[in-house]
Amino acid sequence: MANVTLKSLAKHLGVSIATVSNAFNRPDQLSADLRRHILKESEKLGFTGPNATARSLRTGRSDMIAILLSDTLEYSISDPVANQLIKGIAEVLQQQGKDMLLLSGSKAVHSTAEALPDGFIIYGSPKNHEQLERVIQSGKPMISVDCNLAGIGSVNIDNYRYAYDIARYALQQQAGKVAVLGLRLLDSNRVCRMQSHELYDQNEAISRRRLDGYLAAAADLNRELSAEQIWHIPVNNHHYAEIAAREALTQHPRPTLLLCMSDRIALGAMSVARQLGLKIPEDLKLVGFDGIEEAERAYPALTTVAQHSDEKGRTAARMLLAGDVQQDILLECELRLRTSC
Amino acid sequence: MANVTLKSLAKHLGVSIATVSNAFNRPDQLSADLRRHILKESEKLGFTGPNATARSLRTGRSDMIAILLSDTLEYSISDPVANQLIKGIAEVLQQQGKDMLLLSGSKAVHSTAEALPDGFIIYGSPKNHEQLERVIQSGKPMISVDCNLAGIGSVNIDNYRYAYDIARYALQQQAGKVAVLGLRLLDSNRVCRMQSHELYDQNEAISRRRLDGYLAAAADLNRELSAEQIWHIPVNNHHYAEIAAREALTQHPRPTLLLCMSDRIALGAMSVARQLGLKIPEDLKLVGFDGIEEAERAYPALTTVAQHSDEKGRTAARMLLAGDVQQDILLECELRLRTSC
DNA sequence: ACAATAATCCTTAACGTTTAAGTTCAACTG
DNA sequence: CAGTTGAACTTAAACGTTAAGGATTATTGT
Repeated sequence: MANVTLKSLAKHLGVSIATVSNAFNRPDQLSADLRRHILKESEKLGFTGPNATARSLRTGRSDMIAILLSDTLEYSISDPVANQLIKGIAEVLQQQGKDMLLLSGSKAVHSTAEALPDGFIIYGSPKNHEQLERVIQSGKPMISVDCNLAGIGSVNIDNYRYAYDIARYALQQQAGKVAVLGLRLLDSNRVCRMQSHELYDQNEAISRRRLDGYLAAAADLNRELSAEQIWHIPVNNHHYAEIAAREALTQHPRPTLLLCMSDRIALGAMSVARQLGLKIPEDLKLVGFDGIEEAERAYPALTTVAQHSDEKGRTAARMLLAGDVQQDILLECELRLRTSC
Repeated sequence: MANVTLKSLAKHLGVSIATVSNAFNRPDQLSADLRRHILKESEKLGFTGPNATARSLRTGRSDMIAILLSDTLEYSISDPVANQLIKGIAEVLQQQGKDMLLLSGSKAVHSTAEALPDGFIIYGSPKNHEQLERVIQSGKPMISVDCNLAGIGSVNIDNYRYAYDIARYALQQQAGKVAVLGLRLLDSNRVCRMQSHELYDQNEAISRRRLDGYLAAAADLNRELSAEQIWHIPVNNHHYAEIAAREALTQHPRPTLLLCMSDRIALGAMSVARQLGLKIPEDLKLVGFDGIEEAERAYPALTTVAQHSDEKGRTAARMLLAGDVQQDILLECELRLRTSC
């Protein structure tokens, strides 16, 4: 009941604290007999092992790796892409006996959760600069995923290239008006259309690159893609996707091709299209981005770019654990051509 | 660069360690002037605040709450129900300035992650008894969700009652053969049919109660529901759901009603039904359980029991933080009658 | 002017470990 | 048999904090 410690155990057994400690950590430092005895006795007293906090203070290690999520935890874990990434990281960590800590952008200053980990994986572009600053200050090893921070190794994909590829493919499949359903292009927390091409360059780098890819493909094929056909969607979920899709698809003339910056957005748009009685891919073609599972199961199945988020996670975790934290890695993606386009 | 500590700061500033500590924690213990000076200087040196590990060791608090997940972390975070629960918990914790720690059933013994939290929320029936044992041993406050552990407060729903209700409703809507797509009724990690009604009683309590509800409803309405029409699905995902659904729906005669123990299973079954050319709800009716978002968006929309997992999470978190850890709470659910049945 | 009070800062002892550096003593070496 | 080795254990000093209680001044009331 009362907290058992190495000290209380040592007194109870009539040996030194160090010996009890060694019984747990360094079997070679004491006789097998004594060790057995100590372990048996501590089990009897309900001692679950040396206090981890004290150990961590003393050794400077915690065997924990934190994932610093740019969005709130609630959002991150429900987003399929982040989810997949976490999955990949968890795999590697588990395998190597490390614990994983999910950190969302909290304001806490002396947070234990922030101080404890032996290393960090930074996902996305954290809004909470203060926190990121603190973490960087800590000098602990870290890898960033889906963002670039000066001096920090990273795992990314070539967003520009694959956005270009899928847009080019889509534009070749379908003539007519084109609209872009873009993710977090502006600062607004409401769905809205862009006013001019200059506006978007201060925000989220990934979306910017994807948009640049779309625009380049359109330009190369001499297709018009004006600013007012680009929608800004503040959150990657069905709700906002549907609002934007409804706006886009109720125009006259109606777009016949939707370039969607995420699969979730595309799926939301598909649902709206169905409500409007549009046939996919006859009346409307659309492409997504990410390659989430749902996209494959959707009806019709969604043409998209598969970025292997789990592999991203595994790669980042492996690099971090190997101490290989200077490289910038670009992972390959694949076009998944399916019936939606 | 080099680690700044209260001690090094104190030396540098020519004051005592305690005073620096107080500058951070107890503004009333020193003059405002000195405090300002200390804070400014520590900022200059890149000191992010007192070391959280040491603080935690000294105070015995960490301001962290852990969720002990019965499944692997990878699985839990991708399961919509667990996801929703975590979301609810995260909301409350964030609001109260606590950090959240996600713990999956790991084997580690001296795990920092396990030792640190000030309290635990136990989700599901953890398979790793050793770990659960350790956590309970710790004597820290805890609440269980979706399971019952002797002497530990809990948040649950009445699985039997709502399974009965939805089954009764469904059976009244549809005559003909009935099949159950059940979740984790047996120990097998493969999809299989049950052999007899006795077999299922050693496993997962929740599924057992839901099944009992189905069976009671069938009995009350004089409908046959034999053991071999009950499928065991080892994991709550589309893959296994489809395997089971395919088996069930390719029988002669074919079932006309599917009682599915989760929405995911139901959605998987719907996808198989579509592949088989069955019309829902004309040829086949089905109901789910859980009330996940996807169920509402599905086509046709899924009739199901909405259990408010986020509310479950919020309730559990609030109880834990309030120190109210002895009650057993039963939350209400709602039948969501939609077009799938 | 003098004790009492208040404000401000310091000393010291934990918190529960780990680990380098002893100490003891039995066993081995040549 | 002196000298060396090695196994088995102990001592003691950290790790970086917090918090109770002291010490030193400045402020107040009478």
